[in-house]
Amino acid sequence: MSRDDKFKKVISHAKEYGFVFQSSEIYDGLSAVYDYGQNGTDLKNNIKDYWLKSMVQLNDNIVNIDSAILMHPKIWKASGHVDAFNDPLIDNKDSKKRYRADVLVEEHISKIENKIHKEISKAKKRFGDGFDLEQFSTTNPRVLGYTKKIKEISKKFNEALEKDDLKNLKKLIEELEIACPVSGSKNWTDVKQFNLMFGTKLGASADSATDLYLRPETAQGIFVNFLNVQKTSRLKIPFGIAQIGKAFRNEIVARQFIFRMREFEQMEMQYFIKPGTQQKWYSKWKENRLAWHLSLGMGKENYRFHDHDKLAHYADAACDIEFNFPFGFKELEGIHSRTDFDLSSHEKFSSKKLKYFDPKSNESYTPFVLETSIGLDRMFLAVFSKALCEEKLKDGTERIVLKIPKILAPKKIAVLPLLKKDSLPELSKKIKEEFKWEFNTIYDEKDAIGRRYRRQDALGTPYCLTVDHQSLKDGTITIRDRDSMKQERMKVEEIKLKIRAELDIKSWLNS
RNA sequence: GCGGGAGUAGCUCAGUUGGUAGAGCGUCAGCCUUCCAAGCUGAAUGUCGCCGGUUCGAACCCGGUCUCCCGCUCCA
Repeated sequence: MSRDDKFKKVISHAKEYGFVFQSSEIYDGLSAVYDYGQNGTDLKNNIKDYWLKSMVQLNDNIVNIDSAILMHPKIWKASGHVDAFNDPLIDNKDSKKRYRADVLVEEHISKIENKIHKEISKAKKRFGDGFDLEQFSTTNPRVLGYTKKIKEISKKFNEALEKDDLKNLKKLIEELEIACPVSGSKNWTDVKQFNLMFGTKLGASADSATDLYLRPETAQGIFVNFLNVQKTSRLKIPFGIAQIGKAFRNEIVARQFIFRMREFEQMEMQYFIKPGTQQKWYSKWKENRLAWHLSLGMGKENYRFHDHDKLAHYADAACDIEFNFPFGFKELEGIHSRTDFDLSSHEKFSSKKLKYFDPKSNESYTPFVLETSIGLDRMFLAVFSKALCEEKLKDGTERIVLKIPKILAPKKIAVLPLLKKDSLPELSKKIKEEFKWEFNTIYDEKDAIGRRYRRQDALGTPYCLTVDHQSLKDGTITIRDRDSMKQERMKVEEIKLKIRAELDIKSWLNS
């Protein structure tokens, strides 16, 4: 099966079995927004739960918070998002390539700077030891010309940027006769501003309303609450604050099903550490996070690290855990050493002290931060796409089965009467009642037993409990394993113990 | 945003040179069945993605638009 086919099957299976629907479908849908259906929601919640337990419940020094999506607009100034998330873009009409308009101008300027450097190095060779850089730069006519030009360009450029004057930015590109590196053409579209943050308004009155953004990441909700949590929890460094929540990005191109959505959910943990120890914790969390993924048993070969060469404005080290999605290896989780960038910046913008007093060394400092950030929707897609299998059975028939890690399966147990008569349904329902308190259990009596097994396979239900005539006599029922299709006859109590053991989170996380 | 492909029942698709929609699977109600889909009977479900144009007449031709997939681009 080709990659495309596989991915298409993943998408249609997700819809057909109530995992993921396109948002607002009856109104033609909303681009890159999706809803989770009855089974998808269960799976997603189980992923959250697995993450929360391992991250928060099992760590004495990590707590969980839930900060608001709406936050003070200054936060996004401080975090750098207002600047970094606003890109003026321009398209070349001939090559159809898109560029950042500001980068085109900056590159043009640096070309001129290179010319100056060439002049200088030529002169150095010529004059040898007697070369005076200051004198040369202030007297050489060619260098003076270049310097003047740069000044002129920079002035216009900065003016345009400050005023968000996109027309003048385009005019500048035309004046400088900047050509597309690919086509060599100077046939440009207008410059368009792309703001990757969703705007909204606070306040009901249109004139007095304040402009806000829907958060583009959940991390800032943790940073601005850093001291609140630290003081009320009495946690000492190192400690972590975790959070699961929605974030919003107005992506220019959002595609690949739920891989890149405009509204998405993150599972983040910010670990506050002593400055200078970031390298140690960076390695430690890389290892921890990979181990968490591997514990689900989806194949070591499907994960790899990807170290970032270009670092974001806030990071001094960063890598991704990439997963082998149907469309190739792509980022699943990011591990970033964020330094003290965020806390320092918030300290500056808010004029509030965000320092930690370390009783051990008797000093105050701004902690460094180590971040682990996983896209919940991507994790969902990873689990779901890897689980979807088409098996050829010995008798030549095909079986479609979702081999979801059992601990994440949306429904755990299906109780099925072999026949819809002879009081088998009654006993089955009784057994279902018994299991439903502990496990997500469903009951199904419609159609032949084989078809019901296949139905549960397609949902990823790990256990089918079948009640037959012998059950009436001795109280035993059969348990069918989703992956092996093997059946075993046991007493209800034995089955309960077996399932409990197989879904025991301790053994999963320690595997 | 640009280029390519696609959109007909829940799913997979058919629909002849334009004459107001079909199949299989699934779903539902029964029947029959002692363990791995496709036994029998019956039923429901579509403004053929949406809007407009051409035409006596459009699922089909034309234009626009929305959505999805692929490539490019972007991704703090």
